[in-house]
Amino acid sequence: MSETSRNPAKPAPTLNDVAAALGVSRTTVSNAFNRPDQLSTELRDKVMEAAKALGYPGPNPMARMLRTGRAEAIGFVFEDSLSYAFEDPASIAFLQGVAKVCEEAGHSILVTPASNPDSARATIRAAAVDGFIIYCLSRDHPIVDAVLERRLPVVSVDLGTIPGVPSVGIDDRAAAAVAARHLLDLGHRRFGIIGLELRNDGYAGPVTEERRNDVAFPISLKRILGYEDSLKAAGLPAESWAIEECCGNQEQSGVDAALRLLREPDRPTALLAMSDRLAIGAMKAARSLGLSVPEDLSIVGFDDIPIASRVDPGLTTIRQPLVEKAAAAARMLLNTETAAESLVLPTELVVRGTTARTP
Amino acid sequence: MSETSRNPAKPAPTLNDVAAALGVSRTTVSNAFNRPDQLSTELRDKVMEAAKALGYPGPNPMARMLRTGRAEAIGFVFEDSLSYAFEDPASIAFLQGVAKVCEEAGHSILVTPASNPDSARATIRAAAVDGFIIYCLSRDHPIVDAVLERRLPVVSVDLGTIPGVPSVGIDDRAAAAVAARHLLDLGHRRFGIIGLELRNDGYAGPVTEERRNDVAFPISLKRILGYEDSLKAAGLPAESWAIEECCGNQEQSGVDAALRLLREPDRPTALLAMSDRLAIGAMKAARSLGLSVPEDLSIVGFDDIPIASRVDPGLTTIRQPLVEKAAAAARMLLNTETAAESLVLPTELVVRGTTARTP
DNA sequence: CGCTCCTTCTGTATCGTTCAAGATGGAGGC
DNA sequence: GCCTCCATCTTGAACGATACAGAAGGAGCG
Repeated sequence: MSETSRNPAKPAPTLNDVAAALGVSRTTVSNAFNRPDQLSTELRDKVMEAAKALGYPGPNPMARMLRTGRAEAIGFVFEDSLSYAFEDPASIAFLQGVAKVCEEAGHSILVTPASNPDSARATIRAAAVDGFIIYCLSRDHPIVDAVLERRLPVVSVDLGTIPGVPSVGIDDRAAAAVAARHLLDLGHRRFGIIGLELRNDGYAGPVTEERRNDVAFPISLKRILGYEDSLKAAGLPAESWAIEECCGNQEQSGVDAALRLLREPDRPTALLAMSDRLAIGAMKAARSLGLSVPEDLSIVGFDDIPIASRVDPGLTTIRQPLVEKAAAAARMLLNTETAAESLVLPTELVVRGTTARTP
Repeated sequence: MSETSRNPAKPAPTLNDVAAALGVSRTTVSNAFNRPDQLSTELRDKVMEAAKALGYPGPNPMARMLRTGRAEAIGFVFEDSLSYAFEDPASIAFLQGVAKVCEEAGHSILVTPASNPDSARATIRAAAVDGFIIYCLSRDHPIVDAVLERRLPVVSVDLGTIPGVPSVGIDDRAAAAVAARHLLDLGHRRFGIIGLELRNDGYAGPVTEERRNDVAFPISLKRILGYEDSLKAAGLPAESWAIEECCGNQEQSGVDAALRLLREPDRPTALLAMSDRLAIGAMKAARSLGLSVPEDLSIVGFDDIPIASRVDPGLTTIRQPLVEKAAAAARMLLNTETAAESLVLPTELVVRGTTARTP
């Protein structure tokens, strides 16, 4: 770590040094910084002046935190690698929501890396925060336990229910059902489902019975069930839809899954994607096969990330309030009073250009 | 802050409590957590078991930080509001770069809110970090001083040179000159420049002589000078270009500035925008005036944010290595050895679809 | 004048850990 | 049998601040 201070050898002066230089007590110097109303203006000015002259860097945050027990920061724990957190539009929107609330409350956000499960535990142990927001899909992920061990206030998002942990989420099953119903209403009868991963094992391919029975990411399954609720309610036989699981919420995963679905004999006329990124990948795949959207193929996404309205044609999707979800989670963490156990936010079908009547 | 622990009244057990329960010393428990090789496996297991039984949340990070003097975290200080940091593609790319390096080093990122100058100073004072990255455009911004007062290692980005503070940036003037030269080579002779703000005073409109002489954001001026270097070198008279200043790097600002420029008599055939967001706004403006890009109007952006290649037509722009800039800054902060004083990264003209020969 | 009250400042205890140095006890070598 | 050495564990002292209770001194008031 490169050193910026004037004299790297000498340790930085402390509150004590400033107090001694001025012949006042530690407490007075502390008050000068933190409680200006507790001492006369002249003395305060003298203290600040002496502090500046000595190069006092201000009350040491670590010591202050130890004494007060508060860190004035909340931890953001993300399941995947940090650089992915800053790449995926949905998690960026989420951070934006957290930021909005933290900013009002004057709290910082500590973003902790969690890609490597071993070091993640150490990092979470070392995080000086007042509480955590876990933004994570898998209950079995080791970071969940690492966070719970800290015995700090926690709010989980999109993770289903953990006993004693308030959560924020949406009704994934109902939302997915709405997406499927929209396509049914447009006359579609053959469907492809492009699913987010059910388990974090790098698998990509058809969803087998076995995978449905051992699920690590509950929301993926909930959305499958939601889609199927509508399809079954419409009286469609099981052969009318195929489900492809993607590994990772990348556009390319969507491309690959869509290609697998669209190359089947009797190809689907509509695709249900569990995220907008996957849906946009599917649009690409369709184009590469010479299919035009929505004339030859309808596509519905999920999330309504900002880019969904910018692609051409605009993506029909299920909007979930990404920013508001995060803001709600942050507020739950910061507010002592409200002991809300869990919060389910509304979703909404946004019809744009990628869905049309079946030909 | 909602309480998750089993017994909210009783304070969490400490290292001492675990030690007492087992009849061993504090240090032994500490070692069990931090230096497993310093004690026998059986004892370690017993300690961990007792810790779990007592509900010990692990070594208190604040106390540990105070003792060790290290926070294992670096602070990210952003000039604007936090929610803007998570909205602007350029700053998101930046965070991604910081995240990549921090992840490898096992450090967390503390994102501190700085919108309100008063509370920003308090937040920066309270930030438990080992160093700061200032991503900021204005040397006069109060947060710069607040950070410097902390006397921690600092790296500044895009901020020009502060004595004693290593910095990372690009050669803005040369990069802007390349953008202008590209348009000159295509035969353009009448230009509009859509500039980022020179001062943070909410002004939007023509850049006056007075504003050029009192600049808070040096890179905005450098880019103007770079554009003009090329225009003047081509022998163009001063009437050949107009400069509009935007307030804020929003698409809408680009729309507004472009409309002002394009409604002038003898309208420019080419626009030089200081960011891709402004450029994309300009594309919108052109469309709204019935001008087609690039047939009637050429546009060059700046940054090469991800969306630049997705708009239609693809945006010609100056690519600057946003992620790498951040990664370099983070590495400078984390590496003691390299006492690099400043780093200038390369830029590159990326020609896509928004520039063409003048009609 | 004596009492209370307020403002301003002081002293001591404590927050929970890690560090550096020291104690203990048994194994091994000569 | 004695010395050394290592692995294992303990002890006392910081780290740098804030909380809390209290002291000193002056003002206000009857």
